[in-house]
Amino acid sequence: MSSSYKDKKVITIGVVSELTGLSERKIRYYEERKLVYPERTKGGTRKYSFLDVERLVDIANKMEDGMQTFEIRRMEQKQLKKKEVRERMLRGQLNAAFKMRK
Amino acid sequence: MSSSYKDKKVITIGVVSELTGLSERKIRYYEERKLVYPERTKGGTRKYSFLDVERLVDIANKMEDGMQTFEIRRMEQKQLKKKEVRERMLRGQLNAAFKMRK
DNA sequence: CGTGTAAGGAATTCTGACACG
DNA sequence: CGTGTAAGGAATTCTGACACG
Repeated sequence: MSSSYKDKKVITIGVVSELTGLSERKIRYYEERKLVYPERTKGGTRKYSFLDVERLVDIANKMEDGMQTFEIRRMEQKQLKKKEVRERMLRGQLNAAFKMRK
Repeated sequence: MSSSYKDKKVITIGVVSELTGLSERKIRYYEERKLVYPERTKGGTRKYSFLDVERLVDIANKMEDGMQTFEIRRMEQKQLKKKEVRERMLRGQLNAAFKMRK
């Protein structure tokens, strides 16, 4: 569906650090806390996508607001759930409309 | 104008090699022949963009067709020139149309 | 000309741990 | 809990050169 360059995991942690302004320590820590999921090269080097970079910036903002990592994780899960519900409803309505037409 | 993730120089040569299937040797050589222009980290490590990756695949195809590096370079310059001419003409027409309206 | 390779060194990244708060 | 740092090692990248054709 939406797959694009934005989702390709190709950026090493050093560049991500530059792009986000976050220390490599923080970036690795947010992975430990299940907030980002980089891929790895055969050798074990982390690779991030631009989407990950965006997410990290977002995480950094929430951390600045005093939010804790587990809260951020929980919040994202909630939003994901909301999104799912919305999509399910939308699909339901579309189905209903489709039935009425035939 | 068009700036996007596609133009950001963030990919190291190892990943570019995987993405394109080209050896690192070839990728460095095409730079030597002025066909691609990666940026560098402070330390000197090359960084490529997705656009560079596309360009490299294109170069690889032309090499397979027996074209030489200098021919590829020349060809790209010609196409660039063509494009400039086209844009200049377009701008000229727009200008003319604009004048007529007032 | 285009590309592989071995060579030696430097830059980058990794993990686990200690520290502080 | 979140993050800095020194430590030792491994993976990645760099350059200049020789080789072959």
